[in-house]
Amino acid sequence: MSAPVIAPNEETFMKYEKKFKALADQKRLEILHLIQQHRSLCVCDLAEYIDMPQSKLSYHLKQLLDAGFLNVEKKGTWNYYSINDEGINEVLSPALCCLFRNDDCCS
Amino acid sequence: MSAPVIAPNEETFMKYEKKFKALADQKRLEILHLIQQHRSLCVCDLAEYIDMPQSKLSYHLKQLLDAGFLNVEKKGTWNYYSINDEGINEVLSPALCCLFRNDDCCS
DNA sequence: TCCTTATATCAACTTTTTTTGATTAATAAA
DNA sequence: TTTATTAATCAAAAAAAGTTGATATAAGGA
Repeated sequence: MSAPVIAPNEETFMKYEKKFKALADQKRLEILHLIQQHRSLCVCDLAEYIDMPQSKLSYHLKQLLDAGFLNVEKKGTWNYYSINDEGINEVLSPALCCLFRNDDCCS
Repeated sequence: MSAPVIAPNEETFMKYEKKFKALADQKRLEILHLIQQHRSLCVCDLAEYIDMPQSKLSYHLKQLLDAGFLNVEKKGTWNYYSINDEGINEVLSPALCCLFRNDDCCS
């Protein structure tokens, strides 16, 4: 039940640097929240909610995906992105998780 | 007892962008952990633990301070930095908090 | 007072990240 | 097939962040 202790070594700090970099952008936080709100969105759907060229959107989605905060599922020509709850919970406070995950952990 | 719900607006996302930017650097995470380990450190003490010119150290400390993750207390010519536990807890998961705060929340 | 120490800040430079527009690849539909 | 749609990727340009060495300020001690 107790969380594993995290070793304070270079590898750990590098890992979290990458994760925090992915979160360190207003638009990416907005994208994360939009995806959470809709459970799952493809790039073209996202483009309707957030005013941004497609290549830029893909770039930001890749940052979030590579950092472990998103899942992606290919369906035909569409790529559907959804929240990786584990990835979010590993890093963010419970209060912040509520902004970005679906579970009924929050009211 | 229940945490306040965070409004998913531009102001919120901007606020957290700044906080995550401050965390998005391996050296700054290391600095944060070093300060936690020693409870309180001045710049010159920190410079002994982490190989970095003083101006660079001051720059990184300022990022962490401005983002609300550190406190500073002036004593004579020394500036002592310590962890701002509230600031840390607001953002980070309990597991990650353990890397950066003093309280006996972690084993 | 003068000298030393601690640390913040500045301007120039370097590096990293982001943006842009175009291209490519893959799928699906006509 | 051909055409249209979705979305990743690329290279060049722009913007942002980090680094450096020097300077400035403030406090303490000789």
